[in-house]
Amino acid sequence: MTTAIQTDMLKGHKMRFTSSRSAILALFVKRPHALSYSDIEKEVSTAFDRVTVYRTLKTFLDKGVIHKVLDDGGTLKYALCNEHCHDQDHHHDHVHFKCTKCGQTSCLEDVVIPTIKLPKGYKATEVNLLIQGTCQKCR
Amino acid sequence: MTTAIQTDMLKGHKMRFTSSRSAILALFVKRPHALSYSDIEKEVSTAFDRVTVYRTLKTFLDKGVIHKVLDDGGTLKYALCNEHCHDQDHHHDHVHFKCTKCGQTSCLEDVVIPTIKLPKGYKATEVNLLIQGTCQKCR
DNA sequence: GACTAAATGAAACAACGTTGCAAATATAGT
DNA sequence: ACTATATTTGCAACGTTGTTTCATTTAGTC
Repeated sequence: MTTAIQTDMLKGHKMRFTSSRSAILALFVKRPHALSYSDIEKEVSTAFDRVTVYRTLKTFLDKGVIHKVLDDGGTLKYALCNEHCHDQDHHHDHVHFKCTKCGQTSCLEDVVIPTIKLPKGYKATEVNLLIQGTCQKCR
Repeated sequence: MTTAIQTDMLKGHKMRFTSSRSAILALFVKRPHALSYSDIEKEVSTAFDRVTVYRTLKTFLDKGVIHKVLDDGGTLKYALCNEHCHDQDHHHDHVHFKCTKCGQTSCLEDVVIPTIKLPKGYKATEVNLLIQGTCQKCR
C-alpha cells in the first residue's frame, strides 16, 4: 500500500521511487520500533533479493531517511529519522531503549541526552546512547 | 610473556589457566583500546583456532574480565573491565569514545554518564554510551 | 602418575554482508 | 507516448562472522 507520504519521502530526499524502497519504507512507517536487517528480510524476501535490501538500507542511511540504532547483540538496527534529517545534517540526540524482555528497541524522542564533558582534545561529532532494561509494557 | 598478574586474573575469576586465555588476555592488557574479534584473530590465528578465540571471548564476558563495547560498524568490540567486576556485578557507567580518524575506541574511565530521566514505567539495567569524533591525538 | 572435568581443534553449517556484471526500470527530454 | 540515459535490481560468487557437534587434549586435584 503506497501512500503519498511515502512517495514524497523518497522524492524529497532525491531518490527514485521504486517498489522495493516503497515497501521497505512502509515497514518502518508501520513499526514503532527499530528494525534489524533480518526483521526486514523476513517480510520482503519473497519480493526482493537480499542484496536489494542491503542496498536500500544503505541508500536510506546516506539520504538521511533512517539512522543506525546500536545493539549489544552486535547487529545494527535501523529506525526512521525525524523529519528534519538530510544528507549531511542529522539530529539524533535522543535515547534508544532496548527492552530485554520483548527485545524491542525504540527511540525515546523526548529524552534528551545531556551534554557530556569530554577530556581536553576530544571533540564529539555523534553521540549514541543505548539504555537496556524493561519497557512500560513488560514491567 | 605470561605475568603473575594475568595468572591471578584468570584464577581470581575461577577459570583454568590455558595458553589461549593467557595470550588473549595479554593482548587486552597490552592495548589501551577496545579490540574487535578480528583484531584478536589477526594476532593469534597461527596459535589458536577461530572457535577457541570466540569461546575465550565469551568466557571472559561471562566471568566479568572484559565487557562489550558498542560500535556503529555493526561488530562488537571488547575491552578489559576495571578491577571490581565479577560474574554478576558489572560497573561500566563510563563513556566509550571512538575516533573516526584513527578508528580506535577507548574507555574514558573518568567521564561518568549522567543519570538519564526515563519516562514512567521504564527501568534501566544497563547503559551504553558511544561518542564518536576525534581524539586528542588525531585532532 | 592417574583421574576427571574442562577446554581445544576440526569440520560442517548458517547468517551476515559485499562486489561485479548483465538485465530491467524510473525519470527527463523530446 | 517514445526514446535515451542513468539508476536500480537480481543473480552468482565470494569472504567474514559466529555457532554446534564430537573426538582429543589438557589443567587441576588426589
